[in-house]
Amino acid sequence: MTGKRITIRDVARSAGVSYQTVSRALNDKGEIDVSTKQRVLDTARELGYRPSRFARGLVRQDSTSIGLVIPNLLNPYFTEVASGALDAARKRDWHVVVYDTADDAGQEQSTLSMVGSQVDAVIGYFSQPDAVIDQYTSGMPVVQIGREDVTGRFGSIQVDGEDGVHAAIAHLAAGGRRRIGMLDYDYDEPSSRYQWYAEAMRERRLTGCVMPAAQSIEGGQRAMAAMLEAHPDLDAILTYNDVIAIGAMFQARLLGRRVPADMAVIGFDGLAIGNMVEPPLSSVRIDTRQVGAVAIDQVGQLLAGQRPEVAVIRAELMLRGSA
Amino acid sequence: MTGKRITIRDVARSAGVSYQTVSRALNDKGEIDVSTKQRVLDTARELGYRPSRFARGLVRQDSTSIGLVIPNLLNPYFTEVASGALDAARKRDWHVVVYDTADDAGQEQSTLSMVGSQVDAVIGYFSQPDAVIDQYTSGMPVVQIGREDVTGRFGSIQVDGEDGVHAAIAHLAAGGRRRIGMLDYDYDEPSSRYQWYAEAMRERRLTGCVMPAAQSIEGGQRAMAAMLEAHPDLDAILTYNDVIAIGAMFQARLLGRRVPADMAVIGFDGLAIGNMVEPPLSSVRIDTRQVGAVAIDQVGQLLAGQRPEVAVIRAELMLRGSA
DNA sequence: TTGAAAGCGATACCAC
DNA sequence: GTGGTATCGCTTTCAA
Repeated sequence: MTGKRITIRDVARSAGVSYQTVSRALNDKGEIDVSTKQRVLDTARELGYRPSRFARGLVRQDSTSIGLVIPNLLNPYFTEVASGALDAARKRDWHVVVYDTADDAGQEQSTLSMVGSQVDAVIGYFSQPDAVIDQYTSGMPVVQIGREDVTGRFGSIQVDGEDGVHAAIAHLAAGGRRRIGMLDYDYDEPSSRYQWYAEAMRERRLTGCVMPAAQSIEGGQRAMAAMLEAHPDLDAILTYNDVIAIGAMFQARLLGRRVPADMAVIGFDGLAIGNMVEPPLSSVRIDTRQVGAVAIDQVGQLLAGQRPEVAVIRAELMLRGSA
Repeated sequence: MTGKRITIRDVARSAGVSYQTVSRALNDKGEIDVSTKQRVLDTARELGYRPSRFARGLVRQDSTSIGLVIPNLLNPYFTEVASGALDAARKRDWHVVVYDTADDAGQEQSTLSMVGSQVDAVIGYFSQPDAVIDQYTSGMPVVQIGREDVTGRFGSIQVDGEDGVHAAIAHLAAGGRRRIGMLDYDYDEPSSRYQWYAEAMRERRLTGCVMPAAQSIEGGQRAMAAMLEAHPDLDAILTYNDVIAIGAMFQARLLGRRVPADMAVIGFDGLAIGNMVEPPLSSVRIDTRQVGAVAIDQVGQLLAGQRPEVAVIRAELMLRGSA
């Protein structure tokens, strides 16, 4: 691709020394004549020599790198998680190779197929069945985040928002909200976030209503529009995540609702961007950077030969201004 | 670290074949008996065998990976650039190793020192002097983004917002704004974005005023508060970037200004989050994902042996609602 | 179909 | 100080 590779031997030949000497010069070992070293370094530079990271890695058995597979880096939730993971990885001197699958199953597959040969372990949000993932990553440590059904093969990080959602509903009810809806995600089955909502509503003998939403601002807008069309008396809304909530809030205001006076909005995730909107978004908050950090920890354990386990991160109600 | 490594020979011994046969089985080559293959695959799995990516990479001289060094992944500007880079890299089947230096010079140095042995080229936002970067990356292709003074050693991507800023000032002036200020960044020297602003103001014989701001929402808030304290008659503000603008807009409203009626706000970058705030943020827009894509292109050229060049991305005024 | 042997590019432990 | 040699783990001819 980039022409013929310049090896350590080329440098040696050109500098008139053996290639072991070149290695010494390059790695700043002691036992070498200063002038020889300089000469070698100079010729190496002239020739544009660059050591092969593979050859080097082969002999020095250190250096760990982790693949981080994310559906969409532009979604701030994933960015926050990634940020936490990068931070935790740095502390261990690990390298993180990031892949954005653009919410696309095909790209997820192709990523899976190429990631295996590049990294020592994988962390990711996957939509493929476990069997498929296992097939592509055979033997390699894998940590899945946010997947709700867990097999024993992979490390796993779950979010437990049950108490947080109950607290959210309690808060809304205490504020006199009568008609509390939910914008869930738009997959085949209802999310566990919806389950928590449904149960909390049931406990309080409230009737809810739900609408699926694509996970984007626009998705939230559309879903909110549909929701208000179906239920004009809605006075509070809980959403699958903050991105949807922001869209929903925006749409509610477009349709003449004041937030929070006419319409209370509570998201899920507790992202930093929730502070940028007006009013600041209340949310069931996940410690997103912690999620990334715990994922790295789990990888560390798997790499050390321990068996996969499930970590649970609790999410808690955080009130800002929208409810 | 993780105990003794299981090699291809271990698998071979255990399966009662030569190690070349194991290789065949693993790589799905044709010339092998189906039952043998299955047996090998099974024992490999049992033993928990995982091929060494280094040994494999050494032999198959393909696979390129790029280091992407970013000051702060939580800043949406960098996220957008990263997203563009990841996308472009995927099209070439390149791997991207991402490093977040947390706006910290020390972390930038340590990143620089570890990145060299892991990747084939580097893209990044650096604050270190070119000489330092050169030292750590000797010989390796490097593309710098956004650095304003350019040496010949590195590829470079510049943003040209001159016309965009002039258009912004023109727009504000046409709207009857009299007192147009700027919130610049808070480094030693004024940014070129400020220069463009100053020149545009001069051309129109308008007197401006400037205030430094830290690159965060809070930084924008503080700077806007200080600015309004010093110049209560301000009726428009241009900012170094969108993040600052969002903070500034928020603060302006806290201090009783209506946006855009009393105070027009124009940011710089044109980030997607500008659409989430109320009113949507007008901005001098950079095609951020394009920046990432062009960086990858430049790396491609450097890797192919071409000499470094400077790419210029033009930024243009994009009106949304805040001005 | 399978096994033997030759590298890939670099490091490390020896002698010299 | 410097060079020889083994070695890292794997893929790929080339014989058998």
